Amino acid sequence: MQLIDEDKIIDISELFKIFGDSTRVKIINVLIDNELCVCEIANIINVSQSAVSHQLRILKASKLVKYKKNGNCIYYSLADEHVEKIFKLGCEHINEL
Amino acid sequence: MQLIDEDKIIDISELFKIFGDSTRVKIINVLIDNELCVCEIANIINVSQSAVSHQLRILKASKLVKYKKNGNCIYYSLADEHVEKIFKLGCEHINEL
DNA sequence: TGTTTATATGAACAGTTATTCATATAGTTA
DNA sequence: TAACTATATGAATAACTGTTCATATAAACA
Repeated sequence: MQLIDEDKIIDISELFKIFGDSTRVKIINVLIDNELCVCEIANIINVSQSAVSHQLRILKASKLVKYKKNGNCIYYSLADEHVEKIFKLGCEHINEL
Repeated sequence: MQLIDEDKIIDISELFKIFGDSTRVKIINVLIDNELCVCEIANIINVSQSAVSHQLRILKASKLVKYKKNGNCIYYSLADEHVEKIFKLGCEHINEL
């Protein structure tokens, strides 16, 4: 039996906790193949600017999104392919239920 | 932009929410390639029988584990390969950070 | 039948979390 | 400079979650 150590288990659960909120999953969904600013995200997923910003901070802190400034706006995108991969695996699981 | 509909987003986040607790992740971890009863799980991961039972109920309800009765004991195992796949993808992501 | 063992469960509590609202910051443009 | 726009953030609140403790259930067996 290959037991993963406590610290790593906690990291893993923290990672999935990030994916465990529908607002964050919506944000991740719209950022697949897209680079969008905060207010675009807020409009598309129909969530308040403040709520989106709060959630982006969490996504940023866990390095699931990256961002770049351009003039007045801050454009967010997914940090790497892993994020999309995890999202899609979740989709698959749901679709097979 | 391929927007997944609200209901599915909620299902996906609910799925990941299950993986977002360290006790449940520990349970999933020990059930990879193993079929164990409640008290074995509790002993191995060092969590109270009650806490394990409560979490198994949640895992059962979301069809991530299955179980079978044998005499006095109830043996739990992972419901399908998807569960292990999601767990392992989480591991990978963590290991690459 | 009475005792032991394995599991489940309800209530209570403490801790966490997501949203809203108000406001701050900072860049842009008139 | 003043006004506007985009974003961030702190406080407050309401809702949710996981554990513990006590107890229930039910099977096994002496």
